[in-house]
Amino acid sequence: MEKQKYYITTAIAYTSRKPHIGNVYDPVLADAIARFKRMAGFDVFYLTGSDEHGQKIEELAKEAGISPKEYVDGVAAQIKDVWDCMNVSYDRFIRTTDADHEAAVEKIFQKLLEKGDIYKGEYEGKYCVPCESFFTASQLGEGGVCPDCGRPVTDAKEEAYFLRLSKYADRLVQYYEENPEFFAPLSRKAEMVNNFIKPGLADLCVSRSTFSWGVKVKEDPRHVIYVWIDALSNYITGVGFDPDGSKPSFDHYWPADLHVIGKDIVRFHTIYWPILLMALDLPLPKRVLGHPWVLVGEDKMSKSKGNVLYADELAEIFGVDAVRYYLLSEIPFAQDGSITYESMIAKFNSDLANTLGNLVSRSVAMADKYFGGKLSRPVAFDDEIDQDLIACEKKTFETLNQSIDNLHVGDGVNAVMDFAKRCNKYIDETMPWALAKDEAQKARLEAVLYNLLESIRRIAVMLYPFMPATADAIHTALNLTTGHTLEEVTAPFGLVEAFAVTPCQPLFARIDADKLIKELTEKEKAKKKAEKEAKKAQKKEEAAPAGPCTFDDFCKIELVCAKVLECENVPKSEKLLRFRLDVGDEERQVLSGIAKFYKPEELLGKNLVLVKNLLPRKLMGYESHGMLLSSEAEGVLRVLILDPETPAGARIG
RNA sequence: CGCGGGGUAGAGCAGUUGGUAGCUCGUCGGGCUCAUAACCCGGAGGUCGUGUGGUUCAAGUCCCACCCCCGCAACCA
Repeated sequence: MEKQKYYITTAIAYTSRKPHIGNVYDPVLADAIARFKRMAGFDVFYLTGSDEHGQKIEELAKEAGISPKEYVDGVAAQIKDVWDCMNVSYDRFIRTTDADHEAAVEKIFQKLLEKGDIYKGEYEGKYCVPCESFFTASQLGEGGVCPDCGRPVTDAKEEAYFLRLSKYADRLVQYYEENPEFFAPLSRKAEMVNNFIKPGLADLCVSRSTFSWGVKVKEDPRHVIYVWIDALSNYITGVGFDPDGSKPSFDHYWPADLHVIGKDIVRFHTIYWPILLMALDLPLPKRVLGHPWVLVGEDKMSKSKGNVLYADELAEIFGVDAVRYYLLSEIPFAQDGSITYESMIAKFNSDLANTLGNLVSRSVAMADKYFGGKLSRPVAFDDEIDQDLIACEKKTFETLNQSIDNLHVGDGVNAVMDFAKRCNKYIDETMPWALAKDEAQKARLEAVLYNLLESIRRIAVMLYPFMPATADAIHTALNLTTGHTLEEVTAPFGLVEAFAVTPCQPLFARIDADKLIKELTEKEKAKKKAEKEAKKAQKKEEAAPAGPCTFDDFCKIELVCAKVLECENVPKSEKLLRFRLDVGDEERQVLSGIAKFYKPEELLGKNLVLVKNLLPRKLMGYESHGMLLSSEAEGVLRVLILDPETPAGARIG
């Protein structure tokens, strides 16, 4: 019998920088589903990869002083490493710079152009000349200026290619209606229909000519094919699509059974992508799962906030499976989830160490202690307590199966963990240590321990899609080499004839939360400090070799005498003093980092040297308009104090 | 009146077609000793954002009004 196919994809990761824990959610979620489907006997193809074209990449490469290709090679390798580190079992890691992909995208564009679904038109918008970029009205900054440089924009037109969306709008809506499963969660449908389809679909501009890093339009190489056409096409090129004749694998796997993506790009996958496919006369994907985001605490991760968590760093502390487990069990289906070191530790200790790890540990230890690790299958499972346990296990699998079906992956993992709890309870109900004291109960004791190990084995099988390494570790502890097919849990309870186990290391050692948090914050502090110092050193280095300074250059610096009117410490700051200065024609607020060396009152009324025309800067929430000069020797700062007779505002030169 | 999501115990969430308010963590008390100071049982804790609102025999659940939070608005998973 031929296996049923299951084609699953993730969003391809943008190669702008190293992926963080949120980026990893997507492939991990898809991985759990892919692994489950494989266990269920499906012929699974799991596609993931990286999106490598676009203006941003071009810019980043330029900044780094390397070619775009060199740049994306570096980041794509990083992405792949992180995916591999997280044990993501993809069948292909596609890069949009792969030759087969680029060739196919070029042809796809060409084909649609010939068909008339893509046409050449004019793009009208606001244009910033210095930045050479177009913006839509909504992108503009306050007052209608360029969001990048703040300068005014002009109306401009540019030749561009467009995809006819309106032509397919009705068919798209019809598809939505006929396939209620297409959207997961369903709420995303209303979002799309209300926001984009109801107002009317404007044709989509699918080319750019302001940068060149991308797939060029064949007959018009000034134009680069819009990144989304390029990126979305990976789902078909990844399995061998070619407008001139696809590989058999394409006909076999397409249409995709599931696209796993983040909620922010649902629009691209449920509107543009289906339309693109319709234009190509290809069947549409069956489902699109738009998952929520992983926040750090309450905030979105961002570099500027400094709250970015990386999967590989977390894995180093907690282990890969713990990170996978957290993502899969703790992130809700339709709402943004949250991760912090604290919540990660809590989950690790309560679920992995206490419930699961300890269950395995105590069960194996008893099997070893009372029977030298050797247990045979009991003749019957008719004890009431046993039957309840077995029924519970059966229910667990049903829940798991259903959860994967309706994509509530978290419910599935949690069901398995609930069963582990049930097993802990079983130990209390049966009290093996009490049975062990009575020789007459030996058979019962053996049955109880067998039931436990058989339950644990089933837990391991069910856990495999979520925590593959842990599942394997449990099998190893049970001296088994199986564990990768669902038949091993759909078979009646009591599949294994006899166990022969040996005591094992704890699967998850409990974490001392306070200690770890302390270590982490100290590490973080040290890291920040090092970064700061490196930056400072670099700045100094840049500033130092200025060479001889012309008189004209010197004259650019406006030094004046400033009389201190007020001086006080800046709250919460070790170094800063806040001054109000009389500089002759005006009064100014200036901050200076000399609090360690002077008491505010010492400087009151003194005449100091101020760099008057320095650009203002914000320090600890205060604007500083200028800089006070001081000498530095052996780390001690001494401000330059002028003759008391010097009038405020007097030019120094 | 842009669109969408959310507001349920200290925290994080579930609550399917309306029928006695649940789960996990934490907390308090008890039990047990096989195990990773773990495990098991029990208690306390909620006027389910607000409304003397509406429908109903019955509303967290449907309808209405209002308040607050968050996301999106054509290259952020």
